[in-house]
Amino acid sequence: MTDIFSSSDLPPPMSIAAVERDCGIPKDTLRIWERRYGFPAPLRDANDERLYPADQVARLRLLRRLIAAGHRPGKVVALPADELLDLIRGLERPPARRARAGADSAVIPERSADAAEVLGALAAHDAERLRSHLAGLLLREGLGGFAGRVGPGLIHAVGAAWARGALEIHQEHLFTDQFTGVLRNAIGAVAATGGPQMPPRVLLTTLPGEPHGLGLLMAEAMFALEGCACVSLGVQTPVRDIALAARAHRADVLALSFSEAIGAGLARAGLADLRALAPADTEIWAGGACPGLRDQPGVHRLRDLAGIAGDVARWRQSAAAQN
Amino acid sequence: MTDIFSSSDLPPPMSIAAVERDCGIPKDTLRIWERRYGFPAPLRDANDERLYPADQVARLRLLRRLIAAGHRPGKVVALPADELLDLIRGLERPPARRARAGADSAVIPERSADAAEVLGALAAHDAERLRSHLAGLLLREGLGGFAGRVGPGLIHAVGAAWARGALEIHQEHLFTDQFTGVLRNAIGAVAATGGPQMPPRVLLTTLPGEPHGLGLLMAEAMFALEGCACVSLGVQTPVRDIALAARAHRADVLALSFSEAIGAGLARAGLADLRALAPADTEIWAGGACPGLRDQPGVHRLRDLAGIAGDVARWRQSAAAQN
DNA sequence: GAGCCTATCTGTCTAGGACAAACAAGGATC
DNA sequence: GATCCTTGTTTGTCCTAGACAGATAGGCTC
Repeated sequence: MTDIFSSSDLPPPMSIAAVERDCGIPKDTLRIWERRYGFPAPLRDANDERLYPADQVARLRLLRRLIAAGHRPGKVVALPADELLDLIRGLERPPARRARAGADSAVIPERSADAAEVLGALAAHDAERLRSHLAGLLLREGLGGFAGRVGPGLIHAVGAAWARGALEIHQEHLFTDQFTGVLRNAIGAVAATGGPQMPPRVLLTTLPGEPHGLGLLMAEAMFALEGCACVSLGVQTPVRDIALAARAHRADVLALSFSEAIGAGLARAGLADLRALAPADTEIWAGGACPGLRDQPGVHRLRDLAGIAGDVARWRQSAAAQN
Repeated sequence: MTDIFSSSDLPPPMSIAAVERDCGIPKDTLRIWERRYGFPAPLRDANDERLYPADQVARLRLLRRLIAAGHRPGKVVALPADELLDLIRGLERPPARRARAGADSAVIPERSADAAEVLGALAAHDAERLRSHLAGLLLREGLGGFAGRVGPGLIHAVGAAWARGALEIHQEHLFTDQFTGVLRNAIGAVAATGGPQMPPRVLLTTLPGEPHGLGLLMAEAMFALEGCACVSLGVQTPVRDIALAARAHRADVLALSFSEAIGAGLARAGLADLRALAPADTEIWAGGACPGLRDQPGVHRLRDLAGIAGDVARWRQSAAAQN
């Protein structure tokens, strides 16, 4: 790839705060990696502050993905970029945190024909083609199939393509926007034509630090299809406000979405806080690709989006049994 | 207000990371406030780590509001809670950052009947009522009137209500989600039924640090109504990627949205960087309520959303003149 | 008033040290 | 061979304290 910035010389180095935002690696961690492993090795500006060149930032993004997939920082942080790429390529569960919960192997076909078409539209920067393909998929699969099965696969494929450098960030943004548009339209249609709404009342949101809204939207679609009364607060609601909202809306279920982006520690801590603050009779359902999302007391782990229908049915049975 | 958390005995003290998440105040800032102003004054756990009692966290939330409204930290951080409440109550622009740019007083009727209905629905936590009112407004005003005039007024009214403590954050989130849903539906309808798309090709996004997407969506609606070919990348696209995307999509216009949330410095620096990286023949149009958004070389300042039609017409005239 | 200039304010960066929680590996037991 | 416990290592987050650049306020002059 020839550098399109050759005219304006080079992509500008980033400050430590910018890298934290961009890669999701805390400042403290960046500094301690530098001290312990010798990478990253940022330049310094006139005021002795770190300046991370673009290639090191790219390497950090690879690292984040590897570590999220189970590699240990000490083993991989100092590795050169090409070895990291090899590891990424081999990322169909090489170390993968010794199989923990038994059934973790939801088969996601990363390279289906649909994914190829999506990636092709992105490569061509063709928003219209992307949109119409997504809309077509929605029609072909139905909202349940689209949000429950195809969507997660596409998101995974796009994320993987980005991680191996096949997509730029702006292409991922374009995908996210088009996907959001298609899904929101469909959800709007379900809400407009839907029959009477039934319990459980579901409140959807993500914790602070989790900016990814697609999972939330797909979950909303699944709940809406089951006839649940859904209220979504969008992303990044403070824990205290989630608890307040749960009371205000008399929510039966609090549905939280966790992408790979959020730190495992943040997720656990936030869930624990939330469980303490939310009404005891409100169930907390947590789902998503976040690797650190293990069983937590008082929190129901959603296996995958397609399983939401079953979870709702189970809730209704148990609610009926209590009355 | 009786403490809604009284049932669970007492709210547990929070770690510094939890406070950062909850209040949005960085850890560094919390420590330096403590050092400089004597507040907050957290307890310490067995390991000498800070533990913030719930009342101090509540006070920090008040502080955040006051500072966002223009108060200076040094003046208010050390103030006792009741004085903070007095200040909050008096928050109909008391200090309010001395009026700056001359033509800043776009008359926004903050308390129209529509705003009152929206605030009422939010107070009742009635998502359905909110949604149907917004949808009704859309029908009554048309998409142009909704996105260009009514929407900004509603957003302003909701923001003001939050600033004076009349709304919780989760209520603002609910508004944002419903508003987004209604608007996206309408944009989808325009795109589906719209005639042939004409220049300019418009690429919409926000800079990193600007998480607010409503302005972007309203702008997209206005451009779509003018028949422009729109591509939205959503929020927080890195500057370098905006420039890449501008080339990839052969954009004629780069439309950036700035809410009050983003720092004036960030906005200026980002715009300058972007102007340097983007193709010279791509115009940059910047709009929004950000106070620091002054005239900048090579950047066209959008006065308001309703004026976008005129801006597009002007662009087309000038483009036609060149051919 | 409008513009400029200086002093204060304020957030973010720097450094290295410490430690608890998470983890891997080895050893003992069933 | 599988499960459990113990030990040693890894790793992220918190700590202190100092420095400084950019923004703001207040006084000055025009």
